[in-house]
Amino acid sequence: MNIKQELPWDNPRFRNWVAVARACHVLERTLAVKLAPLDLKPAQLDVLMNLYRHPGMSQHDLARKLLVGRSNVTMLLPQLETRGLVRREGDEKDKRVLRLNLTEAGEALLMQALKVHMALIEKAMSQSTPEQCDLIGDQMRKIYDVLKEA
Amino acid sequence: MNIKQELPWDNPRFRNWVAVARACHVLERTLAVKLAPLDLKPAQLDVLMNLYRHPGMSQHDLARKLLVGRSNVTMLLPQLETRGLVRREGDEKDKRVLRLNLTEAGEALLMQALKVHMALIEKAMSQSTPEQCDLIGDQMRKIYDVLKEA
DNA sequence: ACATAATAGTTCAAACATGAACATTAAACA
DNA sequence: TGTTTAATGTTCATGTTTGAACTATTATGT
Repeated sequence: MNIKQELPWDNPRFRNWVAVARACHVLERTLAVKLAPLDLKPAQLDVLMNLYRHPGMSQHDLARKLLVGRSNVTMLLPQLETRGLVRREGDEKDKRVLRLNLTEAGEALLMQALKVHMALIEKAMSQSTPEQCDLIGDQMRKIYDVLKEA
Repeated sequence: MNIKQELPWDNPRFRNWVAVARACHVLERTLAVKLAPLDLKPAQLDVLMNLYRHPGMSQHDLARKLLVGRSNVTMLLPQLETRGLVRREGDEKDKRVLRLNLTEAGEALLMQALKVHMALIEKAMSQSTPEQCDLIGDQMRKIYDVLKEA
């Protein structure tokens, strides 16, 4: 029968979401380039950021924050630990969990990396008024909530 | 000296961008799950979408559209070609380039996948008014443009 | 025309993410 | 208590993405 459905490209929601995805993609890519001098990948920066904000968190919690599998965290951490950026020590009460903390060096490197990240985001979002920027953030948080329980 | 820079988490632009990245991540993840029954990955869907909109495009152009390396396209296409979804034929005038086209089957599968994709985006963005949605799209296109030339 | 540059696509090794299966430890509960 | 169930982290095999080196073809410049 070949009943033509409405093509997505005519749908504003679709087109606009594609724009979101593309912007995300290119910003992530640019960030990777700008972080290269610090020998840090975006994924590693995400780890450092989360440990700074949530000292002593477990690997499991970290994985959930990063929207990533536990095994991924297991693979990610030894690199940072070897470089002396992260400290990993067993919890006393629950011998299953490992508590994660930034070292001095880790915090120092994080501050360096945050300057880079911050500058990039400033540049990207400098076109938006504060109100527009907040609106975007609010909508995105709603999207996250809607999809999280799905 | 330890002069504390303004922490990014106090900066609206930073917090709001983090929300964008998280929403993107979770939507991509959800899409992968919903596409699994069609035996299609998000990256493959991106290929089909681009070939539908730009029939006869070259692998190089496709790579640029996808914001991805050329070698990635080289690795991606044979899977789709073997499944009979994509046709690849050499250009007559320039023997270097391969022209890409969807087959009937490719187009049919694309339509299936688009329903899934469309439904997901509708669900995600159903919280936004058309005006908010357009504003988001406009801002994101600006971000893309700003970062593209950097 | 000839040498040089640039372009399209491929190959390959390395980095990365993922999910399933596993070991260890803790919690629930009978 | 003793058994079952759940949670944490690791291992491993698989599939993906990447960038550098390579081949083949076309454009450029002298």
